[in-house]
Amino acid sequence: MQKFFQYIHKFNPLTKDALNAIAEISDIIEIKRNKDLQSIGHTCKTIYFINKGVARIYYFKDGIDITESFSFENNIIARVESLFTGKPSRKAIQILEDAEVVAINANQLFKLYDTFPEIERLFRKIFEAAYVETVNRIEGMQFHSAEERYNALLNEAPNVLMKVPLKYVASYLGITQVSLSRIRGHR
Amino acid sequence: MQKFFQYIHKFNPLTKDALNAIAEISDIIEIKRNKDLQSIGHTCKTIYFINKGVARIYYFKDGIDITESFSFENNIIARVESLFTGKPSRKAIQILEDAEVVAINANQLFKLYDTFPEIERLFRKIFEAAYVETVNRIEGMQFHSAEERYNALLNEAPNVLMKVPLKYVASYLGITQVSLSRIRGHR
DNA sequence: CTATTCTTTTAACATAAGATAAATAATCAG
DNA sequence: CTGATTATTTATCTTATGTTAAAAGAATAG
Repeated sequence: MQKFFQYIHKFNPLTKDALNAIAEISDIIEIKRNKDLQSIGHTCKTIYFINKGVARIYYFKDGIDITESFSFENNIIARVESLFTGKPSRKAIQILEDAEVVAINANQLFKLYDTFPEIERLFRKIFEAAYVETVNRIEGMQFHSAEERYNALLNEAPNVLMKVPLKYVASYLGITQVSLSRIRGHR
Repeated sequence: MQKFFQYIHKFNPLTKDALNAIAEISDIIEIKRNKDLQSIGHTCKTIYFINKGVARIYYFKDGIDITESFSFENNIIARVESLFTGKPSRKAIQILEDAEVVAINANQLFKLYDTFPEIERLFRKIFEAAYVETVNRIEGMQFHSAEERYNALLNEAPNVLMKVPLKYVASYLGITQVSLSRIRGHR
């Protein structure tokens, strides 16, 4: 839990009690690459922190695999469109590189919010930051060419391109794999 | 404040005290169409609730006006990428239809979070819901044609197309006004 | 009501990206 | 190590959308 606690500390330092309460509702899970950590159709009841490894959220549109997002070491991953609505998720979480994750039971976490406002505040801040990232991503998608989006990703998150199969990156950028390959050829 | 209180009630009912505390840090503002409610370059320190009217968030990319989002009666609007980071916003809020809004002082609101956990919870839930909408919008932009996006908007939010000049809708959809007009002609 | 300005449509042409297929290249299981 | 699978690139052709310019239509101020 060490890394996770450090991550927490940056967002909103917690008391010992609060940290212990979180530890009690969390499990450490090891999972191999290409496995689904969470599968399509189930309601999201877990928030994950990635101690080690790489993961993505994906779904199918017209039978085609589309990557919604990537998450790396030292970050949170959750299917928020299910977590915050209680509806079943059409998305899955897949591990792309052998991982160790902290799995936090969301229902129990939400109960902790009542006794530990500081925990509620922590996760408020975590998801506010994630929200901001998502808003920025919309901006990136609105009026940038595929090539601009690729180059931006190359700058902002080169590790995505180092660690993730290109076919997953292509759909993340909103283009086909063939287009991505063509764009990469332009250099 | 009546409408705003009703809106609050749906998310997270508050005690009288909490409602009063919010009322104390809020102003009611009337503003005419085409005016900027907030301008580019300033750090966002206000969260708005729209009692009446229509607004949009916009910014410029390469000198071109791009609509990030629309907000209508009975909804919150804020430039979260500034509000939650404290950085100046590159975006503005413009009124598209004569409006009456509740302006909530964000700094004072954040202070209220300390004394009223229920208020913190309220806004946590409000922004969680907004976050979910944004995630869903990414999905819409990833692998839908401009025409699909237009038709989806026509279904989900026909009022956007009724009340908003098409030039603003086009950039919201991520296409040029000329393309939007062409798509509309296809029927 | 009219002139002016702003908005939307139409047209012609250019280009980026999609679709399909096939060829390499890389990875993996046995 | 080798064959089989999976990932990536390359090529060709098609199509959707961008760009620019101009025309038509709607809104607004005086």
